[in-house]
Amino acid sequence: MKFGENCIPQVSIDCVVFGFHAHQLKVLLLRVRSMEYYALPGGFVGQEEDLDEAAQRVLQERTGLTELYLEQFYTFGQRNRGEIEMQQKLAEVNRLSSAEWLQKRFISVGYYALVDFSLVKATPDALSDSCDWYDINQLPLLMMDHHQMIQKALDTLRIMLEYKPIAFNLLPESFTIAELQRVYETILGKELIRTNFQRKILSLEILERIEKKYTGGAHKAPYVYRFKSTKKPHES
Amino acid sequence: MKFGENCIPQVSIDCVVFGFHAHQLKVLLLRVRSMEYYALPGGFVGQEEDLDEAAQRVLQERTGLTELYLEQFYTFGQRNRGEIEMQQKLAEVNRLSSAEWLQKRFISVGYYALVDFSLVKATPDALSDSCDWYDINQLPLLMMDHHQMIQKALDTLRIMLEYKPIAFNLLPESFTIAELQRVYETILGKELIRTNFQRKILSLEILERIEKKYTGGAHKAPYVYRFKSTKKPHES
DNA sequence: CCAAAAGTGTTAATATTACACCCATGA
DNA sequence: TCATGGGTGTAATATTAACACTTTTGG
Repeated sequence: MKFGENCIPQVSIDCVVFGFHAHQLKVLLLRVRSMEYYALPGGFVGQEEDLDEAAQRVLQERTGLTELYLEQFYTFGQRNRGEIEMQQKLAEVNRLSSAEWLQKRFISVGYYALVDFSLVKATPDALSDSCDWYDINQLPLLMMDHHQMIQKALDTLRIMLEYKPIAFNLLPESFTIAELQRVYETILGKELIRTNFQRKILSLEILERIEKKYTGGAHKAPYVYRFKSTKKPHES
Repeated sequence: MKFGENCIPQVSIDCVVFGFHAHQLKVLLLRVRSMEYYALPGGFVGQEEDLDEAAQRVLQERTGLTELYLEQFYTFGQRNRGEIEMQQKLAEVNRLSSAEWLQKRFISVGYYALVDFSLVKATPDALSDSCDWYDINQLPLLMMDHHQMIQKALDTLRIMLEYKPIAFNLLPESFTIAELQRVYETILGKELIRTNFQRKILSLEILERIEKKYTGGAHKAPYVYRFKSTKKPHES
């Protein structure tokens, strides 16, 4: 999807991509070329494209992943969203001074994604010179309302985590219970009691134990689990 | 906001307005002139208008109310949303055959509102010849995905009701606990035990008892309460 | 005084929290 | 055999559900 080409004017999507690494919750950010701001991965919506498809496509371009947990969380439409500088930059880079709709205010539909950090091939888009992970607690200066978007996405994620066990999506195909617990602790921002966590997770009966065990440890190897369903619990 | 005049193309808002009357949960629907479909109150977003403001404005036009509980719940953007007939109707009624953006697919931001049924002056818009309440369990045939919108709004409302006590907004300024309980029972679709409900609601300490009591009853009059905060708990 | 409204008390069932403790196992 | 992973048991506490019963009060 090229900018301005056959897509819905004044509508964009922005994606908060969550990853987990080194005991930290991270988000994927782009550094907009020759600007001091960072930005969320985003894009536009084709005339013949579902909103969800557009988000999926953008994330495929930024991460290389086709299957990922993706959920719409809010639509941002404040009048002052424009911050002209950015729009001008966009128009400039695309040499589309004629595309006047790029100068206008945008309504942005926010999605959040949960991905396996280790599988992501972070790839900058045409406007950016880097695409990297940042600790959610140490975010750089973000453009427009992207900081607010991340906050809202995180709030939503915390609430959702109590409804359904979606945290698996942040881990590789197979993982140990201890790793899963660390994910929960990081997202919820509090320590959990190991034995109770184990009981609760296993009682959900959504995990199955895999044969191969963790290797390399000096002592007993932990069991390795994977999510029972063959496909990711997308829109389940 | 006139159609096509200085507003964001291909973006609309639709509002699910909930009201409570005669022990039933109701939604406000418009009957589109000379069509067999009913529709949710909706409208477009001005270039200089917040999304929230647009929803507020639309609801003010349809209900006469300026202060109401309003919450965004989802944005609908499926590729097949267009259903050409409706767009054509819109264009025709507005005699805007030149406004080609009206023929295109729309992204619609969904809001739900909780209002005091008795205060609403239901007013049809330019495209409709009626604006009325319908029992949520006996909805007429709705255009496009509006039925799905109502369902999603209701799902969201049920979840939100467990988080914060927003049900007051469906009642008049003052009300009895029994009335409030009926609202909860209707929304949640199950009976509640009176004494426990009373305890729980009063323990939240968000209600204050008013002097004047219910009149007309043959026996003891129930106490009348109102929400403690002076203004509605909008975005609290 | 009657009947509806409001509120208190109490019990059982269930869920949550926090630990102590035991079994399994691989180098 | 020992340090770590994995799991069971259980007591203390909190929450919820259900219902009996008392008090209030307008006519």
